[in-house]
Amino acid sequence: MARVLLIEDDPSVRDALTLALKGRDHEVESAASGEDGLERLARFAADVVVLDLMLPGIDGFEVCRRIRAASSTSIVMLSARGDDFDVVGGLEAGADDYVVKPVRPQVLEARIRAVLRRTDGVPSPVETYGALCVDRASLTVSRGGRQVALPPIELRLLLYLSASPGQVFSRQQLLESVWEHDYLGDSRLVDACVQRLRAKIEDVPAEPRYVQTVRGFGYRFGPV
Amino acid sequence: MARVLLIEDDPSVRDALTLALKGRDHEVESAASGEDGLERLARFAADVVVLDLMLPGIDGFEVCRRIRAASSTSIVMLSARGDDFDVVGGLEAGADDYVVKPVRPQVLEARIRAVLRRTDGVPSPVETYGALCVDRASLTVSRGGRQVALPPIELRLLLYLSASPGQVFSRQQLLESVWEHDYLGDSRLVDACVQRLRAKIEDVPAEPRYVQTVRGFGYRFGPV
DNA sequence: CGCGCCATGTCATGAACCTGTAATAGCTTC
DNA sequence: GAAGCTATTACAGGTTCATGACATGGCGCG
Repeated sequence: MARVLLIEDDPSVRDALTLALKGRDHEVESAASGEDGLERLARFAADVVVLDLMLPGIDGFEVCRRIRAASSTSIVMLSARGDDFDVVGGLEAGADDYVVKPVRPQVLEARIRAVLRRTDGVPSPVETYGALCVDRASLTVSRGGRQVALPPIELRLLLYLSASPGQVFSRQQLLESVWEHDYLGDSRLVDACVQRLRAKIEDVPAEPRYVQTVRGFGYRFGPV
Repeated sequence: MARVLLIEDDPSVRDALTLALKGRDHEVESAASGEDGLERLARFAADVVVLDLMLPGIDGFEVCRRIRAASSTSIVMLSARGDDFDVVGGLEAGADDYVVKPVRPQVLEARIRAVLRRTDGVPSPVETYGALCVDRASLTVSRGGRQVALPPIELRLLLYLSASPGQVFSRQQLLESVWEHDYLGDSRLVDACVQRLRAKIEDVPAEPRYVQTVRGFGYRFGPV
């Protein structure tokens, strides 16, 4: 149903919630600390982050702020009973909802659903390829949950290539389709654009995973 | 899911929406005129009425008033481009929501759900996006609790964009849907209107949070 | 009937940002 | 090692958009 990243240091709570959410068809990834969570979020394109407030190392509020700084992923905060629970602080940090522990799994799940309903009232055609997420409605691209800003021509190129994963396109085809040029001249234009795109979406631009070179022919997207 | 009565005279729109709603597990009854609609409503216990404004015979506003006089069925109004956009009329007639045509089926369905949620669950009086509240029934907009007066065209633009949060619309699409224009000329008209809208609803118009520019493509609402 | 306000469309300006090109370096294949 | 192909980088011209001023035209009100 949804991709959930659970950041919670107590192993028993973590395991219980993970099991419960998985039992309801969510994909769950979990982390035991804020640092670990932020790192995982960079790879796991979560729809929503369930975030405990009391964490070893950097605390929940700070994690929340850092997530917000980087992406618009929804955040549900978990506060343990007895924590100094500051609604204003939570709001300012940018959480979308709060749940007080002990939390029954079905309650948490209902909150997650509510948050997701709110943020994507209209389901958009989102395609995920590994850690890369391409949203064709909002024309946004994110890599590991972090939004990547792409200039128009690079975005068009990515949209075009990713619409047919695995298919090889010649430079000429791309010039005609993506650029709408008719000229038949030799041009390294496509190459340059591919480079700039790779620099933004690939983890290791030198070993491209998404936009691959097919020597002598052109480029293709994936296969991932 | 819900019982929907669709009152719409254009057969192609009627069929398209009927199919789409049935595909999403709603029971749909349709009528081609106001009279027919009122008659069917008397037999078909609809949860919600989707009502076109421009109808042969008695018009949408009048149908709306008659439905309101007799029952509390929810009403979602549909206004075609070129319809006389009458804020006062919409207010007085008592619709629960207001959608500008052309409408994508999933948007209509989302709005139907929203209306039903509102009426049979926890009352959720307005749609809230961050500090911005858009009341699609009374056609009022408030920002941080303070009401904002918007001229018709700006209100219409906001309603159209916010009906599909995240979706990017080209200037051409907006000219066709929100304005009555069919011409294909280059025009900065949309820009100017967006500009004026931003000045009224954005906290920092230079860093828009609600109506965002997608360079090379157009504009979108949020995602917040 | 005339006045003035407001909504809307058009235009000029400037800034920020793309993007095509070219030059160079690196890699593959034979 | 040479030829052919691709990666990488820098830069200047060009495009796109924000902004604000101005023109127009409708509408209500005096």
